Amino acid sequence: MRRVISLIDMDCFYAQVEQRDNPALWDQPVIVVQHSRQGVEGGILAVSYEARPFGVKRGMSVADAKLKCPQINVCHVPIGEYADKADIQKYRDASAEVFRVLNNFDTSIIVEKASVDEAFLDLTTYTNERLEELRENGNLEEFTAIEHLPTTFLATGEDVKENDHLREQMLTDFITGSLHSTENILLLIAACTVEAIRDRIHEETQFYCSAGVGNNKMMAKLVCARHKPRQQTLIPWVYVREILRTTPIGDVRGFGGKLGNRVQELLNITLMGEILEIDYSLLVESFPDQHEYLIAIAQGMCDEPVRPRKESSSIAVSKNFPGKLAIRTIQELRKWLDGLTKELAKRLWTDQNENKRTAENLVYSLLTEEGKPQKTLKINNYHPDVLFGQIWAAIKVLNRSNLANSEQGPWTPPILNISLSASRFQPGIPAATRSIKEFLGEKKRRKWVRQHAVYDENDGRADVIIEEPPPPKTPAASKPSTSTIGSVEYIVIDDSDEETAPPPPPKSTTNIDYITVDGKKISKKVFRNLPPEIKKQYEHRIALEEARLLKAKSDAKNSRKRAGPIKSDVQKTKKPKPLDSFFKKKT
DNA sequence: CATGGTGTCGCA
DNA sequence: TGCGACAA
Repeated sequence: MRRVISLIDMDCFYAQVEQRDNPALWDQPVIVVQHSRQGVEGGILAVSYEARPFGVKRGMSVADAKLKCPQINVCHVPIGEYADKADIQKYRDASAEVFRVLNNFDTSIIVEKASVDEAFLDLTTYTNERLEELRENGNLEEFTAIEHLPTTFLATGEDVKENDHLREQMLTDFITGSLHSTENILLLIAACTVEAIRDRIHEETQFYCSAGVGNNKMMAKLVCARHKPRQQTLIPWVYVREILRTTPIGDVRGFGGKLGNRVQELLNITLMGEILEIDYSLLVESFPDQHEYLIAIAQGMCDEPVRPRKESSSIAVSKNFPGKLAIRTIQELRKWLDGLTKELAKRLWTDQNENKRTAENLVYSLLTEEGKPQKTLKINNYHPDVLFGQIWAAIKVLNRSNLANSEQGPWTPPILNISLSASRFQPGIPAATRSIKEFLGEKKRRKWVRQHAVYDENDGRADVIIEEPPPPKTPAASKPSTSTIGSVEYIVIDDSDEETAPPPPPKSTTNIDYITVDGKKISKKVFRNLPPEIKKQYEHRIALEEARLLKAKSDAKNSRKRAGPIKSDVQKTKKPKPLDSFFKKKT
């Protein structure tokens, strides 16, 4: 029996996230751009539907977008806390909201997170259950009334440019012709359910999405693109052949790259349906291992299952250094590696708490012109310094320059991309890790808070009750060394108390005329005068800096006022909190 | 010059 | 395990 599958696709998701953040942007042309390095804008990641009629496209430069659409609103992907790179966490968080809705809609629906803005649903069980109920006591109208399918289009092959009247016409025809087709009724129930799911998503997140409904992932995905935004498309099995007959090969999931190109070139065709007309022997000799697969796909058959998946199975950070920006010195490399490691560690930490799991492997890769050496390291501790130590120990030998020592000098060949990816998650939080976390994450954090608090950090939470934490003095070196990796004892991170703040202590700046970005001091005045779209990218850093300065000032004033630990519920000014300890950073 | 950051999967 | 392909 055929399955019932849907693909839900958030409409220009990043743009919607920005529009929700700033409601004045709703119904306005918006683009979301990513920066590539200090102040330099990268490509456009998302284009709101309002901007598309102007010809604004993904990948275009901001300048071109403005030429096409002068009134366009430009939003910027935030920058990472520890490395000067785009940080898409805010969109991941928004994504999580959407998936919470999907995962809670009905336990019979299998949800696969396909990307930050796409989900496959297996509605087979769910729709069959509904059908059972209907057979016992129901009226089918509940699912097949046209009012319950207000944004649904039928993909028949001639559905290209229909108006709403035609839409209803085709749909009602299909419904009336389907009353004795279990197959089609299931699809209709699914379409109706997906309408409800999309409504629910909008109610709970304010985000709009589109959807495709069909008998497998390929068709659901393919057809989803036919009616966007805020609409959905149903592809009944009878029309699959006709649709694929005229579908460009590159439009099919999995055929947008090299495979698709080879199919087109070797077979000299451009449409999916043409695969079925190719001489069988040519097909076999062109694709000895995949000819059966190709034929199946061309017939609209795809048995790839919807895999229930909520959390991602890897967590990665990466950064490109294209062309001239290639990394050519050890110092540069160490700096980037350090920043990226911190970004990764922060995310791993959050993931560990949220998902009660721990990554086992860390795969690094360094792209150069010569290749992309990749290696897997065992993770035994999430502390960024430890991770950095491990990675550095592993990669420093890759430097082919002979006039360098281990700390500085040139690096060859130039590095074009760094990527760090943690994977192989095991359920649970190992005791070693937990003790580290509590020890250094909590105890030190409290200490740090005590030292830095200007106002009540406690904020009513029981969290900051100061008590002498048990001193789980782990026996070990104060400096994690690579030689100890692998033993459980290595976990010791320097905790010789009193000075070390939690992992990457927010570097405090003494000079109030400068803010610090990536170790570089930049005059605040200069900053203020930067073009707004550039400045915007660093706003949060400025905010942090200013909070720091404010704190420093009032610290000086109040230093003697505060007798004991921070128990003052007095001055509960609502300022930005002092930088929360490393891994505690929220939002 | 140079989409990018990040994720999944399949193959040897 | 290392690597490439693919997504978009």
